[in-house]
Amino acid sequence: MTDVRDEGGATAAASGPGPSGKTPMREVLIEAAFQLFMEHGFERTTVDDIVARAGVGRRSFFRYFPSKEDVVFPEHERCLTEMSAFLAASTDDEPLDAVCDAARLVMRMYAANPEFSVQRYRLTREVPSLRGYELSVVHRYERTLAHYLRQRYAGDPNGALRAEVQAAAVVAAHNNGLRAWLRGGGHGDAAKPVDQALTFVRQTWDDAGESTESGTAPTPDDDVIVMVAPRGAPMWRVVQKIEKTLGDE
Amino acid sequence: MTDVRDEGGATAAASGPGPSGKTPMREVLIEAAFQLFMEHGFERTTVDDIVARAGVGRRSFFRYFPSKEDVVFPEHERCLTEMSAFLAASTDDEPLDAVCDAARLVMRMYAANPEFSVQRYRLTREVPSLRGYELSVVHRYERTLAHYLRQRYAGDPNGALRAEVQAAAVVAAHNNGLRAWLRGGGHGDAAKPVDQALTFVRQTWDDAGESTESGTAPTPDDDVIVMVAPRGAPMWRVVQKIEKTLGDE
DNA sequence: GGAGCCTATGGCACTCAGTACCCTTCGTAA
DNA sequence: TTACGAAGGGTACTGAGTGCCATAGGCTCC
Repeated sequence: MTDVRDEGGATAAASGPGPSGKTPMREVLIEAAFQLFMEHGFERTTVDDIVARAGVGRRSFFRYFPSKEDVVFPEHERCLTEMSAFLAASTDDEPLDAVCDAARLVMRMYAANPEFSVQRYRLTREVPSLRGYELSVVHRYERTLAHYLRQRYAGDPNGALRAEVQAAAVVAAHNNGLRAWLRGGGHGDAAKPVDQALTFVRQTWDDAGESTESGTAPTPDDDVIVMVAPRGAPMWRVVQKIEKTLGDE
Repeated sequence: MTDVRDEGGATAAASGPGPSGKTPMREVLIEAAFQLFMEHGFERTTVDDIVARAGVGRRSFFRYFPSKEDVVFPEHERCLTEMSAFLAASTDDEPLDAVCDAARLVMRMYAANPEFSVQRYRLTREVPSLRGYELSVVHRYERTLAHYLRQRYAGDPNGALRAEVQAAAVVAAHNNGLRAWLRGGGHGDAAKPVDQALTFVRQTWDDAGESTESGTAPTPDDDVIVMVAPRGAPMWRVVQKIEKTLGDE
């Protein structure tokens, strides 16, 4: 039962002990909780165990974390706020680019603390209640992205639907890239797989017809394009070529 | 405290009292629970209240439902099984069509009991723990679709990623259509908004380049196509025209 | 027809998360 | 010095979920 207060080296998060020297109770609790979760697992660790190790009162735990699950995801609340702010300030021409960049904020939060992120990843995979919690967090990110897209697509027929689908696609792609990085133990650059995955999404809608509606510049109606391509060429090459032709003029 | 056992008219689900005449306890519990949820709300109804109204022992509740939330989603387990079976038996050429059809199974389950579905929808919107439960159910559908797609795309570079993104897109679209129907009070045909939403997803990947990889039949390399289109035409029209040209021969 | 058995149900006691309420302490401003 | 507000502690309670055992009803096998 080592009292963990005022110890350094918190696995937990960025904000360590301030210049005052005293570690804030929030950090103390996160540190104690993760020690115990690693030793005995999430479910076999009670809140009483955590506060005992942290050397604080039980009631204090629930002052800092509304539930036992919250202590595992200490930075998501801040990250959600950042994402909202980022999108509100976004001046990106292409809505999809803006939400891809917004998704990268989450990736960077994970990448800022690889060891912590990987520990949490492993924990989350095997504890149902943590999975559930994570789903709700992911859902809030998705709602934030969808809300932004809905505003940007306001007026479009199917705008709300496109917003939902693109938000879901971006989140799925981001998570796919992020999980690849986490499965690999958090070594290397998290941005790489995530960028790759997001590029895939971008290309999907670049290639798709509707991108012309808000993407490439409109061209006069009475004009025509003539396109010649090898018959075996995959459709995306054909589209690429058309788009290039249009862009060149 | 009316005992609800052996009463008819369960709002709940399909399988009413069998030929034996005795309503199965599962149905009795669902009926009692929904009565109370409608009267006092989900959170202010305890499991003790439910079993009291159902006239059964408290322990029996947890034999039929692993948690209080489960009683609100009594048919999802069966529907998930059906979805897996459907996909396993699917012989669809186009993987995306198969998962769209699989998603429609869920819509039909909702549509089979409009009143019950709308009640649940309203309940779920305002109770956080039910929201969380619903997210986990939706996630399981998404995993099922993604699993199928991953197998179908095995070997493709980016196959796993495409599977994730498409599964997420299909689920988002399906839910968008379904929610529109639920918001409208469950009147009219649920299939209509869902089909419309799923068509949107289909078109996204029809228009996108990659559909050629597994979609249209390959054509000889040394041949060419010549395509003429009005310049102002949206890209998906252009692609549609190309595909039509290819298909005609 | 009774012994053995299996399944469905009830009852009880327990753990643990989360909450309401109230108390103490300490630093600070008036 | 007093007043006050923020931070933390303590206690008792509610309610979900679990483990264990007892009971009842129906079944088969002898």
